[in-house]
Amino acid sequence: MEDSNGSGRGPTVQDVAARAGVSISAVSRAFTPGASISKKTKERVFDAANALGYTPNLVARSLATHRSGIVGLVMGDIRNPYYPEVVDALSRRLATHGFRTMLTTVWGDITVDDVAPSLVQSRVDGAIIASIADADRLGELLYKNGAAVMLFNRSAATSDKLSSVRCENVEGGRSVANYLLDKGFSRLAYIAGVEHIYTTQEREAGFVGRLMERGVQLFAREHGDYTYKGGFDAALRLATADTRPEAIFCANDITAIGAIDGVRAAGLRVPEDISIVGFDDIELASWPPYGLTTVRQDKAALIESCVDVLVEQIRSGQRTRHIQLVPVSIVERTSVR
Amino acid sequence: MEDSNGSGRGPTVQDVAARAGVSISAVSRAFTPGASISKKTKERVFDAANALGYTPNLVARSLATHRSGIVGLVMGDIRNPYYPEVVDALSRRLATHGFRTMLTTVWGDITVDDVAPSLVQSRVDGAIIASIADADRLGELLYKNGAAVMLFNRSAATSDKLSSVRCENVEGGRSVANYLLDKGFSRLAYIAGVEHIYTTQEREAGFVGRLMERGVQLFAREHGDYTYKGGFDAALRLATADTRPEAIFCANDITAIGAIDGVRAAGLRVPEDISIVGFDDIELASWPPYGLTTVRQDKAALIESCVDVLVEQIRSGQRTRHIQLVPVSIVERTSVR
DNA sequence: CCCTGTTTTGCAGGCGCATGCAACCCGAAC
DNA sequence: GTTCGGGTTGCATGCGCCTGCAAAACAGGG
Repeated sequence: MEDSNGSGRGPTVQDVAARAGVSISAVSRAFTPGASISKKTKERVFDAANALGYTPNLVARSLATHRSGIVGLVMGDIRNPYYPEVVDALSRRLATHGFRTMLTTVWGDITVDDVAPSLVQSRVDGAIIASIADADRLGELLYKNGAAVMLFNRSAATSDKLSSVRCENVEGGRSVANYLLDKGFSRLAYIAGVEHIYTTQEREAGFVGRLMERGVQLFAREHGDYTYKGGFDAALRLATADTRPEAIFCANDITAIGAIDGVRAAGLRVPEDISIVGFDDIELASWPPYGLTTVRQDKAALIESCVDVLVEQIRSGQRTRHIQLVPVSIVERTSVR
Repeated sequence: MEDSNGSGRGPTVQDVAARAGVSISAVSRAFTPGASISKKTKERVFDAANALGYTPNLVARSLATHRSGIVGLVMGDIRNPYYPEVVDALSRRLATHGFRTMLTTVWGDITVDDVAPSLVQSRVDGAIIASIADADRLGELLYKNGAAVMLFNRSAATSDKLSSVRCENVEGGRSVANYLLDKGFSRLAYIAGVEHIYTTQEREAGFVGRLMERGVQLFAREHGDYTYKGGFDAALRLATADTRPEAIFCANDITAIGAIDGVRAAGLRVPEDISIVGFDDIELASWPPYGLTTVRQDKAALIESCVDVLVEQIRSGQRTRHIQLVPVSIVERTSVR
């Protein structure tokens, strides 16, 4: 690997072309899979490139091709243990398709309006938007700017163009209602997540809807913030009320875990005094102190389908709406009597 | 916001310039903070830009300025609960400085060699490299390619150029040794993390080194993989051995949490039968079932300093080595007798 | 060897923006 | 009114690469 060309910056197609004794186009084509170029010149180009330590400049390529090769990953609070795995898997799968991941988190005092400009100006080819406030609005904006958009684990409420993959949230809520009712419980509570977020709404709708169908009313409702502490505090309130629920359905697992500890902090036992059900089946759910009975979703399928559809839309330029639902199932552990 | 110019793509400086009746340079300068332009024309440009829905194209800007405005964030296994918060905070702080975050994870069957090309070809301005194998090699490579590099919570072992921020890992290990010895324990074990990773080595070195200084030998050593399950299994082995340790120091918190459950799974109690100490002070450490006594590091200081130094190096172009250590302290909970 | 059809090649222009330079404008000082 | 200087402006060129087009090279077939 020789050194530079005096410009101070790295070698470019020009340098490689000169050294290989070919035109600039040849170099370009050598690095473009499927381009029209003979094996022989391709090798000469590669040799020269190696000798010079040349690496294609993706910025320049992006400008010329109008494809940045970047996908924006817009997440909510990734401290929720459900997400790190998702982020990891999404970015890896994107990478296998040749896309790079630009990560952004939207929660707390950072809103969609804070991050949108960066996404738009970066000219991302696509975006995966997970559980955040105003997901639809951001999605629409990017869509309008030509990006392919996938909503992850939520569906567009106010838009009829955005594609999405999600699990059967409503059905999950319904199963839990059935499950709990069949166990003979009648005082059932729900601990919600962040109110404006899609998943908690659907899960609640399914849960409460099914309860009604079977003639029972929701006994109590708390909000849990989608955090451990939120679940903890909510459960504490429920557990120390005059009459307490027999079972609590939590909008997600981390809330449920907090709820278990909250119930215990109130001096009660899980499941003897209060049963608890979560949603997601994160790893923690299976840890001995918790043994959380919860709704499992096929995370792998969700992720796979999400990036595959996105990539396909980017490649083809088509933006036909694509909505995918993956089934859920209850996994029983020890948190329900 | 009127619509396009027929080209199918979004409006460019040209369109804005035409509409505002100024030159292209004027438009460019209007969007360049600190550029030489009068207030009046700036306003005219902005008006035209708004009317057209113009947004600067960062790809083109990057090409022209030779600055991508992107920082690569290279993480290990972010499913370790220590990291999500770090990722979130780093990317947000980078954003406040005007940098976008390109996330990559390196662990399992993805190695540094798999991700390096993407980082280099993307022409990232800088990179933050956390706990991964071959961090030094990746760092050197990017450094050689002109990027500013910060090692996060590790120091360069084989390089004398790379900057880093980390906590006092050795000192932390030493404190734990002192703490446990002072409690009167003598059979002490260490559960290591992923062997080739820096933090576990330093923590062990400090721990074992101090033990030796005080005349006691490490009673047992296991490896825990830096995961819950790794800690669980390791502790199970230790707890079911013929003679078992009185206390176990784990390379990080998630391992320690696993170890607590592992000890319990062996039918023993924590801390009555075996005491356990972790390292990191993640949120889980404070949950009631665990109450993990652990070494706290000032994560916020680490993060702040990491991106500030990085940004400064990018801005100035200087690459003087900068090594920062942040102190640690033991927080006592209930996992030690 | 000529002709035709198929690669392969190079040229030139373009992607959207930044910036050095020289021309320009304007107000202030003389 | 003239001169001077600083702030503005536009021009032209370049960033590194892609790609449509036409010319060139090649491979067969007759």
